[in-house]
Amino acid sequence: MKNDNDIEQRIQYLIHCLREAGIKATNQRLEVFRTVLESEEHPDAERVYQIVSQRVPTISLDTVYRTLWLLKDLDFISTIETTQSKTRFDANIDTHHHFVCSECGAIIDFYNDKFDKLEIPIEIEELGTANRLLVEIKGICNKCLANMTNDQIKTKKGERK
Amino acid sequence: MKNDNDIEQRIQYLIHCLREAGIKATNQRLEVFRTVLESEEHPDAERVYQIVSQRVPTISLDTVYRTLWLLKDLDFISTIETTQSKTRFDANIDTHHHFVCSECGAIIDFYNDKFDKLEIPIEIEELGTANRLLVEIKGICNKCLANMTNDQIKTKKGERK
DNA sequence: TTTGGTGCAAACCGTTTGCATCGCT
DNA sequence: AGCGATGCAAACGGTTTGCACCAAA
Repeated sequence: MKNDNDIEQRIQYLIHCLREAGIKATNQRLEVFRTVLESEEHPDAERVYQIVSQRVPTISLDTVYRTLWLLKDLDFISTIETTQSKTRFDANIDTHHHFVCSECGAIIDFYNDKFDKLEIPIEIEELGTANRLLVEIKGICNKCLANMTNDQIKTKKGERK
Repeated sequence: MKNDNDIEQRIQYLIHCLREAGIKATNQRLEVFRTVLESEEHPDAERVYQIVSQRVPTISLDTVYRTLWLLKDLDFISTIETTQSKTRFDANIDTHHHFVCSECGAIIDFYNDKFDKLEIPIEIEELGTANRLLVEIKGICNKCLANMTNDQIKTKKGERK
């Protein structure tokens, strides 16, 4: 779904936009962006930090945070709503939808043409300016279903903020 | 949209379910549930605490937390995905959809018959068991739009986790 | 009466911030 | 060379937990 050319191209575009905005295109920033681009999960800051550290061992967690928010402000990545305390980031710019596990909080992207064609109702204008629509399906993911049958008498306690 | 009978009825049902499960129906628990039921916003724990305190002045914030999670485990309320650090709670059991402000994180319920009729695609079975579908529209709410034009040269910085 | 629930205060964990140093441009 | 970016460590804010007391069943 993602190929290296796409990724290099988007990194080049980031460098271009940063320079244009008078923001320095440091190695840390580019590697943080690359990590989110390459990630198939929806990584939180800690996870991004773990991965980037392998390439840039001296990077600090707070630089990762600062960079992620910078990328978000520049609309290169977005944040995902979660039921957990950790903020999760996403560089998937294709139209997609979410399957959300109410047990473990996993968010799995899925694609669906019918949902892609849904239009934003006019009534929304009363609330604000809309720019994106996505369908969210809540349920329990396969992994959690497996755990629940294993545990049998399960003390139901989900992940919390 | 909500009337007092509905609320009393749901509280009675809670008492019934608690007793059945061998959990004590304490005043604190009932008042926390009443507060979420009566709330038109999607209150966070702190907000629930503020309101409940007026009726039960000795209640503590951690009891509010414990009760909210208990009610969630019993499926009397649900938690809402947010981009902010605070967990927000919801007792709205009607089928509804969300308008989410990407600036301030506000979540506004809206109703739409067409969206209500959307069906869960079969492909979802590969991911897990689905039980609810909702449409999420992302945009910028009127309040934030107003602020943005006021501030003019705005140092774009949203609410963060 | 008994056992689970509550309130308190301290711990926890994800995230942010102040400051001195470092390295793009 | 200059100034924004970084790394460190300490602060912060929402949430959780251990413990002794209290009250619903």
